[in-house]
Amino acid sequence: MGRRTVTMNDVAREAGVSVMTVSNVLNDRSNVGPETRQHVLEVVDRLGYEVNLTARRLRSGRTGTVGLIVPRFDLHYYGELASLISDALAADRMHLVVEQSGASRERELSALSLARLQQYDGVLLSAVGLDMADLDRIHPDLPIVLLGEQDVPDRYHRVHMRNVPGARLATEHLITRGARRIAVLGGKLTAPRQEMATHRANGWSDALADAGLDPRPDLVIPLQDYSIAEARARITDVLAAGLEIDGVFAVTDEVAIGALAGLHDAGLRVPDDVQLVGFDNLDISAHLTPGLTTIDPDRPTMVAESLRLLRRQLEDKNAAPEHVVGTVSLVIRGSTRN
Amino acid sequence: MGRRTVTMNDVAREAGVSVMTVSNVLNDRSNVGPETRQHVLEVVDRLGYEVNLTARRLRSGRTGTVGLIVPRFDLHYYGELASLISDALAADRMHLVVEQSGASRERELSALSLARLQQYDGVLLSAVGLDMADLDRIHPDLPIVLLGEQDVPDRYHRVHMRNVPGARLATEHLITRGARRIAVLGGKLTAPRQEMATHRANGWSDALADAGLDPRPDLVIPLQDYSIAEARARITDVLAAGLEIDGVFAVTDEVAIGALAGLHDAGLRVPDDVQLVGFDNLDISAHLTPGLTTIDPDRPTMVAESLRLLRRQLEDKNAAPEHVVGTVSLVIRGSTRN
DNA sequence: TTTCGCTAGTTTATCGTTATACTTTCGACG
DNA sequence: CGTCGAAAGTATAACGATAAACTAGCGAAA
Repeated sequence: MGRRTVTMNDVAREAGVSVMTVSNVLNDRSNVGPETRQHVLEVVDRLGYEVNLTARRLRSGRTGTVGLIVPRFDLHYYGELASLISDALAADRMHLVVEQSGASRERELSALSLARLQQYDGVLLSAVGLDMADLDRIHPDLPIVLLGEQDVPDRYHRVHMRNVPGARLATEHLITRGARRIAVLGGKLTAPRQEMATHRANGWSDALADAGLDPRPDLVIPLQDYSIAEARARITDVLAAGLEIDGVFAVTDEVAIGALAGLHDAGLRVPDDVQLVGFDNLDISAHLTPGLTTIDPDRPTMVAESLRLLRRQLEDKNAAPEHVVGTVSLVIRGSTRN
Repeated sequence: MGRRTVTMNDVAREAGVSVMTVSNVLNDRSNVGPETRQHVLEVVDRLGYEVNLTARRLRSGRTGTVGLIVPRFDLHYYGELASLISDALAADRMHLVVEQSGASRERELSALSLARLQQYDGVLLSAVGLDMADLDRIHPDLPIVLLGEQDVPDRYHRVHMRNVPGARLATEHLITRGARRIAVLGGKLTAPRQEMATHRANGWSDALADAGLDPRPDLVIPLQDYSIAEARARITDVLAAGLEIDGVFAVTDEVAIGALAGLHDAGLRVPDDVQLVGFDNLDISAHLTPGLTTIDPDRPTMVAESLRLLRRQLEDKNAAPEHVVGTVSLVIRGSTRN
């Protein structure tokens, strides 16, 4: 109890060599003889020494840690994203830590502070709420890849999905299957700036217009936090208010799950009375009843691309920014008709 | 581009004071005059200085960061847990970072290495896979609270839920509502060591025995990773193999979601043909069709208690270990009959 | 024999903060 | 008038590692 942490100095003294030699052994540098190396490793093992990453980082910069900043831990999308990234990074002998930015403006700024971000070798930023000014503040010499929907200046490395075409695909599918009064749940036609909700509403609107249908404003049902509970409550509201619909494009699968519950509450059958399409293709979406027809953003490819951009920056600080756009595809399940 | 990061030294030089005075200003220490403080703050602002947390940590130890280690990012339970903890910590002006331990033995050891854990002021450890030997290695003077099911030595601060009574409650409810052939999906009767799956299977077994029912081994359906997909596949298997059941106690809600899908695949109606109870009371569980009857572990209280134990250790390194057990309650929804 | 280069190390100077101890100034008090 | 104490600030030495430059010893080439 209370025994002091073992430092490299302790190991050096015990092994009868200099600290530098211990460091050389542990970092597999070449200027150490085989018996010395062996001996040092034994002492390290005996004393239970482990390197102090804080000290290493202060001196050498590198830490082997990548940060992922997400708006919320409890949105399934980000959990799945984090899992994929974590697995992919492990192959590079790096590891991932995840931080949440989204609860409030204050906490978002704190999560994005240079002080915090500097602790990572690189950062994957999936913070929806930040705007240009925020981004400009974190201008530092730190490899960053932006994941998401925001329109950001070209100097940022960035990976995002094809929101508008995806939403269009979803809506066209609903139209093809016979829906005519299609609401967009979680969509926004106007907003202070372009974001996921506006892009997806635009795709919806485009598809309707192309089919000669009217993208009426009352079919656009905005949401605040895109939670299941909120989606369920809002769709219940609009149905109670007399909105007549035979199709719903939910801007995320999570929202679609809420819609499914709300439609059921209202005695409407999916897909018989109302057809439903989501966006994200979460793991759970295949296992709902009915299975959720949705847009698959090809997360594995997006993750691979993000990490490629990150590695490029790690290798070359001045790598030219790249802007990668993922592909989307339609996954048809039981929530739309044949 | 490429401009060097601003350090405290730069601020000091620019403001015409010593670094120590800058440090004193930024840490609100009392030995600085009002005009000096004002001036330093102006310079800090003008240069865009932010403290280097790595250096601060190396020197002073404290960082304001708490680590949460979870087995997987993509299990909903941990996402919800992380969200709750993150919010609760924000009130203490600390923040949370989450790491994943579970993908492989190797990665678990790496996540639990002293080197990594030392970077935090304190650690909340929800790693299911670790055993005594692993725990003994991370003996350091680091505040740790274990969350979960493992039986661990008394010297650890620990918060866990009442697994056996919870499982018993779930199973008794099924029996009360008329189920007689009740499977436990994800349960294990024997395992190398006590864990969530064995505890919950024990509660199931106890309830059956009390009711004069036979906890037959073929009613125990073990799982590997407790994913929705795996649960769905396994229940499909056992039904295809001819297992006759009229109730399922799923060891987690996530497993229950898979069970719901698998039962539906097999043409069985929930709750008419088979009743279903889960465990965890995830946010999503209220929004399934039918709503999932489940055991609520009172996560907010568990989180509050965990943080209390952590704070105690932060304040007093030698605080006596405490062992807190949460309460469970039954939440009745549509997946069981009236 | 001298010189060169290689191996196996060591020494020294940091990385950017903060803890500690120290100095200076100045007013108050006996 | 001397001293004591508080206020405001500075100087120095860490925290634990690594980068960079340096040294000692030795065999081979010139």
